[in-house]
Amino acid sequence: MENNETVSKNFIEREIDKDLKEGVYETVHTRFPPEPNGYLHIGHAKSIILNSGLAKEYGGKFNLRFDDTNPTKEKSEFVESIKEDVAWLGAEWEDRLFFASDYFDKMYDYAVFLIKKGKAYVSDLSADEIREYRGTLTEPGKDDPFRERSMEENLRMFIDMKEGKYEDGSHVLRAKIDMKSSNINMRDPIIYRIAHLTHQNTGDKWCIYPMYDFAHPLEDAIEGITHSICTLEFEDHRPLYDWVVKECEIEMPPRQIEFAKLYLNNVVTGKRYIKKLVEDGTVDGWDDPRLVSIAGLRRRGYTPESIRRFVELCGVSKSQSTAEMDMLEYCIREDLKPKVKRLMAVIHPLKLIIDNYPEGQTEELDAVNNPENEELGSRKVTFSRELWIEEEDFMEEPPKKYFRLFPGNEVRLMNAYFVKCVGFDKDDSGKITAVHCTYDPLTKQGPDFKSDRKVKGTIHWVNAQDAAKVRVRLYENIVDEEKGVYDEEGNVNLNPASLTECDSYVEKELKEAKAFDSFQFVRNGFFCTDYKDSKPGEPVFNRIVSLKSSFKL
RNA sequence: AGGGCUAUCGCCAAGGGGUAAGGCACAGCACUUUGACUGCUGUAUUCGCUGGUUCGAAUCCAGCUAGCCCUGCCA
Repeated sequence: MENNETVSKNFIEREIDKDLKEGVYETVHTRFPPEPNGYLHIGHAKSIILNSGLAKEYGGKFNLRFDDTNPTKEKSEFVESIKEDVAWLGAEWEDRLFFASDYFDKMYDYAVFLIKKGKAYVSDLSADEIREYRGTLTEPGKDDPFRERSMEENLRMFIDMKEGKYEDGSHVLRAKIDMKSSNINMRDPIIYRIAHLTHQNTGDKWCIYPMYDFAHPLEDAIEGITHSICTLEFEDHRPLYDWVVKECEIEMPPRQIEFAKLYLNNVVTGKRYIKKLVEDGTVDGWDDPRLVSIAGLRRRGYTPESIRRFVELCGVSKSQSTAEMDMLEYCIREDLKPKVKRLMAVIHPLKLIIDNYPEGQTEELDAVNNPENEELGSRKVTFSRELWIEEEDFMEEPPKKYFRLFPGNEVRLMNAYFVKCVGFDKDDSGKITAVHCTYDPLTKQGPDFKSDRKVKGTIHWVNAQDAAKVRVRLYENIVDEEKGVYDEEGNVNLNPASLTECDSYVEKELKEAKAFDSFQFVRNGFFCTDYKDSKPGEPVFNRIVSLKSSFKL
């Protein structure tokens, strides 16, 4: 039961095995390096779980590092949310929380080292000129006119850059590689730019900042990272990554390995698209449960375990792939199934009146909380003459194979009695307002209940008198299959998930539900109390995922 | 004058010369105090295409095709 799954290693694990075997590295040290410019989403979860998982698997270490080399985009407010999300997912960085900006001094020294080696030079070209000199995808670039400046002058000018003697954009430090390279990243990439800005971590200490391509390999090297795992779009940057560690003469150079990002079918995942939904008020915020941000998934009721399982199930490869929501939903169902109570809740209520049950009488019935998990114990449910049942559990004129309630039919009330439908009430508009039935006192349900009379249907209910009235939010992930999530221009076309709210009734004990409590509601799926809106006695439930239903009207 | 990467079932994904794992989804049957769950069964004569090498090719070679990424002083 446990071992029916793939045990084969993914390609990164195979590369690591090879490195270990060949003695390239003795340990495995990974990192998750987010830029603090937004909230984390399901795509980041893959990177977090992959990186921290690899470290754990190989008995190595995992670092959390904020890649804050560009003060124009980064805000400290994102640092806390990222830390929270990474921790929630179960990735342990222990005491290894770093900021790229903590290494600015060392990076500066490396830049000076490269200048002295004749491998970097200061250019006076403007941004536009640099672009022109760079050439295009099909034409080689031209050498920068300042490429052959003397080492002494380069050094003096770089120091002047650092001292703040130049204006933003007037000078840059470039690596001297090859302007004719077929790889544009190698055409003398800029490695330092001037920006007179206050940095969220270093304040006003610096007015020059290293570029990603220069900074990242050094950050990895400084932290002793062995395997720098990133996404596919950085493949073209690997030669530059390798150039930096080589020219900086790093003793034990880290190795970059790229994998494919995780996309979800029919779901808005892009950071800038989510940002737009947040800004135009389509959703409440970054933690809106309709979003696949980590915070949104958490608020919706997804567990860290389910997300980890999902990432495992998706696997790791280099082929661009989009997973289906079905798989994510399968994971949360599997995770919650054995560990939450299964209770009764009526989402769309319809009154059921038991004509032959004495008015004013009540009784307490036993109900097992989760038949698959005895530790969850049992509870008492109150039964009386008037109950709420699900609207869809009664039909005046049933189609074939419908075996719930309809005139003349008998069903089982879960944990209670058999009831037989004897009639129903309609209002002037023809809407059914109540269903009448009679119960059979001899059919009281219990573990030992036996009867020659079989009923095909079982329906759930809650006692009308003391049920807790709650707000239930139902999410449907399905957007428009035809149009998809994005239009031709790449704008968000539709809501990431549709949402409907309804007044529902749940068992009375759920009045006391606390934030993040999850339950399985019989036939209605898994629900989680929403921490933002729920108060004791006045809960709001988010439907995490619905159960599969094979009866369709 | 471009470069890099990818291509195995509807969706993920193993497999790296010996005759197509697994999961999700789907379908059928059985079971059932959730039409759920669970159990069983079924689902690629075929691995983007075309040639070649070989007793044997998804795996090796050649040539095509399609998709993704790259011309930020973003990461």
